[in-house]
Amino acid sequence: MQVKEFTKERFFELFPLFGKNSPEMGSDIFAASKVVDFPAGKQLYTEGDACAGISFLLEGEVRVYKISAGGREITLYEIGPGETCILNASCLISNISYPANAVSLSPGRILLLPSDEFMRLVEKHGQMRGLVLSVLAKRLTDVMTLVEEVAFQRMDERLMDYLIEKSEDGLLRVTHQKIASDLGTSREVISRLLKEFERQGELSLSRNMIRLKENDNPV
Amino acid sequence: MQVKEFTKERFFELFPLFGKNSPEMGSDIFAASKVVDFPAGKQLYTEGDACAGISFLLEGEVRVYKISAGGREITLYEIGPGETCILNASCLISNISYPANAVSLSPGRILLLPSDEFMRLVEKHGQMRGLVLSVLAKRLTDVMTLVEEVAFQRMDERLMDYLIEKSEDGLLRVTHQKIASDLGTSREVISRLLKEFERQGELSLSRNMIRLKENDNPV
DNA sequence: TTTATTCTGTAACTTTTATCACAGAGCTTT
DNA sequence: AAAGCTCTGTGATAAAAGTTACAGAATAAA
Repeated sequence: MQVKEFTKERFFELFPLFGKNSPEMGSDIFAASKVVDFPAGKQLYTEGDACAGISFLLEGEVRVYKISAGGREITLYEIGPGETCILNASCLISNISYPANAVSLSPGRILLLPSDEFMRLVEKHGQMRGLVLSVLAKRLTDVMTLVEEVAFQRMDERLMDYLIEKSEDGLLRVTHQKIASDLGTSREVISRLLKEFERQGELSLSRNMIRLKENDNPV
Repeated sequence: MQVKEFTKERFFELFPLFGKNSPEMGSDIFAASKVVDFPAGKQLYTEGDACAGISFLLEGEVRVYKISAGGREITLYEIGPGETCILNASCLISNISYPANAVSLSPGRILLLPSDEFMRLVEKHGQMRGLVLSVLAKRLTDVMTLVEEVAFQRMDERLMDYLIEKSEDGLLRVTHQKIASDLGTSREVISRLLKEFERQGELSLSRNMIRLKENDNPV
């Protein structure tokens, strides 16, 4: 049985907007929500589902993605701790069903605010709209940029950008399949391009691991 | 010299949300804004620009698009009378520059609310955030769907969907180049696919005109 | 009616991406 | 150590899309 071992103070730490600017609203949210834990790989929602509520991500990573009829996937964006899964809010407000899917990349925890409570708080607190607004605005520009990349860039460019963005100290622990699912292509394409990069001395490959060589660092 | 021959009543007609639900806010907006006319083909803003203010579209059609280094374009969405050019608001709120371009498709007219006035009204009126929110939510789902289409659908499918969506009574007055710019490809590709559709008896082509044959209408 | 402009058609070709079909490498689990 | 996964590499092929390069048709302008 899951105990709600999560304090309001911790919530305010993760979402300083509530703690600092609007503790009253923050308290309302916390009071009306419940903590939900989830394992890695848990399908949090599926395209077409009705919206259950709005989640504040406390721990873990969540991937929001589209999936094609043939089963190919493309990641729209990812969410980390301290972020709001804005698609919920967006759906509730427009009264539509989810336009995408979400899955957890790691075990994690959300603070789940049920739909009716959310709508009540949106009415009550003007800042709530402000919060949702700013996150939504960011996502919109993210997804616009993604359209541009998918429409105009070649896969090798997109892959290299991805590697640089996702790497930490030039290292990436990831399978080729995962990259393919993020970029919206097939595993073979990624394997081939990576091998080509390796031949050109841009990186080295091993199972579950990509090591970028820092030859041409940005000055 | 442009005379402001545009009444608040007309504004309320076009944006009933203001007239009905919040005439006070509507009046504030109208008072702080100015009417701006523009010709067809006018570049309203360019990617990277700072945001000048938020526009309420009174007349005409506006296309929001991305453009590649090679000059190819893709339309993100279009805006009609009674709609808000939400990208402005989005930029202002997130304090970023425009993530896309906008151009007028026809002569038109906007009610332009300057940035500082907008931010003031956002503070003052909670409903303002609600309005922006709902439009933004819709655009986000639009653009997500676009990502899916670009990533997973073939051009012939996308073209046919486009033709069906854009046609009125099975007619489309449009050049192949315009279609190409909407779908993010080159004119030749569109010409070829259209000709192929014509050979298959799906439509007939003439200059600036596409006539769909209503053979397989949805029942 | 010329002339100029815009729009469309199309061949030929290249590039890019997707798909199929395996083989083998490298972990994990018995 | 043997068996069973998962992950990677790669050839062969096909399909889709982009590019180059013109020619000619339709319309508008002079």
